[in-house]
Amino acid sequence: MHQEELTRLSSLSLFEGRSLEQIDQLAQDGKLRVLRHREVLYRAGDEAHSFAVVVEGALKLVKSTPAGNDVIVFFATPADAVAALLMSKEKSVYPVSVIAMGDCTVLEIPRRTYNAIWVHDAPVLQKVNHILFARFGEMHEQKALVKAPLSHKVARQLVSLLERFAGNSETILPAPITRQEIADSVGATVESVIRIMSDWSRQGILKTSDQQIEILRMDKLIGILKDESKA
Amino acid sequence: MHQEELTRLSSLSLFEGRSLEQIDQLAQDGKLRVLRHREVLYRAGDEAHSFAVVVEGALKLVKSTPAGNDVIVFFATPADAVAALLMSKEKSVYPVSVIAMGDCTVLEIPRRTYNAIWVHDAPVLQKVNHILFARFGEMHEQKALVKAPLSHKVARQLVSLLERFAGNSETILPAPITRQEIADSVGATVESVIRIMSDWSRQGILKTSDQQIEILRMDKLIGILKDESKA
DNA sequence: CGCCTCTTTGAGCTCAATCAAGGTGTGTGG
DNA sequence: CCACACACCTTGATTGAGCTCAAAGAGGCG
Repeated sequence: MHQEELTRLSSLSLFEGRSLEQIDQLAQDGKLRVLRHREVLYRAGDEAHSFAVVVEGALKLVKSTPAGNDVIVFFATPADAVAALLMSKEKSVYPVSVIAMGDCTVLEIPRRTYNAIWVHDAPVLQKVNHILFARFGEMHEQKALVKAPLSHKVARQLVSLLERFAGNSETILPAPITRQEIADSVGATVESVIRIMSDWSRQGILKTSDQQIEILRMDKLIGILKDESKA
Repeated sequence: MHQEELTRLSSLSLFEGRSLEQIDQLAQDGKLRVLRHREVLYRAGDEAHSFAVVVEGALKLVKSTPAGNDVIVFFATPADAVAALLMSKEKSVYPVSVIAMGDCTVLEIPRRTYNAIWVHDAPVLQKVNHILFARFGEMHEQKALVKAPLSHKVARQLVSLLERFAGNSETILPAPITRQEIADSVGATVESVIRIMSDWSRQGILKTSDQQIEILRMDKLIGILKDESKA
């Protein structure tokens, strides 16, 4: 792998404190792959030969339901690992499809590297654990809102995405995200999500052009989240 | 740790293929702890000094919502590990409460053993990965039903619990589970769950006495799950 | 016997789903 | 350059599954 690529990887929290040589080892036979908007990285049901680490951009993990709708199980943002847990199982298949949202760069690493190198590298496993832990946390947070009104769910999703993506100074979601995707991730219909977000647009809480969502009044969104009252 | 205890542990899939000495190592400074019904193993917010492996019985992982209700995030059954992911983080706190459902035996292991032994033991980490993977799968399955009628969610929960608990010959859920708990796990109200399950009782699909739920017609429950039609 | 936990049933209401229609912007090929 | 497809957003009217509220029965236990 090229020097410049390695340098790029070294900024990921996953490889924090590692020398370029060590990163080269961990990324053995891996490659940086650039995905275009809506390009499929992994298809649910396919045999899992590799896993990936998000370097830039965002991915959605999608599960389709028997009833024909899609459910977005998780949004992967930079430094997230996808499909890592599958690597230690023989003959496993991807349980969800992984699709790029906007242009996106991932480091794709073959299963054998995982089993040869990663499994024996305690520090990197620890980092992977952090990632998985965060993912559980995210899912739990979401689950805790089942009973809450839809507006809370949407607000939480937007806040969480913005926090994970950008530092905390940024106010524009750096990946294109449609209302349909928001709906699929919170378990609602497009129409309902639109009604809520249109309201917020009118109130000047957020603004969207194309599929760039800009949050103007983060404080108000957070207010909606804590408020027991109305949306 | 006593010989007999070790033998008991050796039947867990987590320790499959391990010698008693190896298990003794992995369980260093750990202890088998017997919990009574509703006893709290870990309380959300407490500092995490240990993790646990379920040996017998069942536990619920509960998160309480700002709105005052509880959400059951996961049911842990024998061979499941809880709080393992927290061990590698310094000064972490339990993100959910862990409470026994019925009498329950767990192997409680201090964080230091995890960091001294488990982290460097590839086979056991692999097993832990399998457990985590199954847990993600379970949560994804559940999330895939957001749009489905409540009866589907309840049916899925019951089927899943029965499958995980007992082999496949058993028809009685071996842990006491209340309608409230089912409601909290699928994100509904007790009343709604009761209406659905009472219906099923009348139809002879299941039977409950005390808090023992016996499933008489598993086929019908599975039918409800696949059926696009009514409950 | 009073207290507790759990289950049950009924009546009314509400939030979000569904259905239906139309609008906008972009790409593309005749 | 027009027409047509496609992907996404928007709005309105109607409806129903499940929530809320209220009240009560059933078993266990100190």
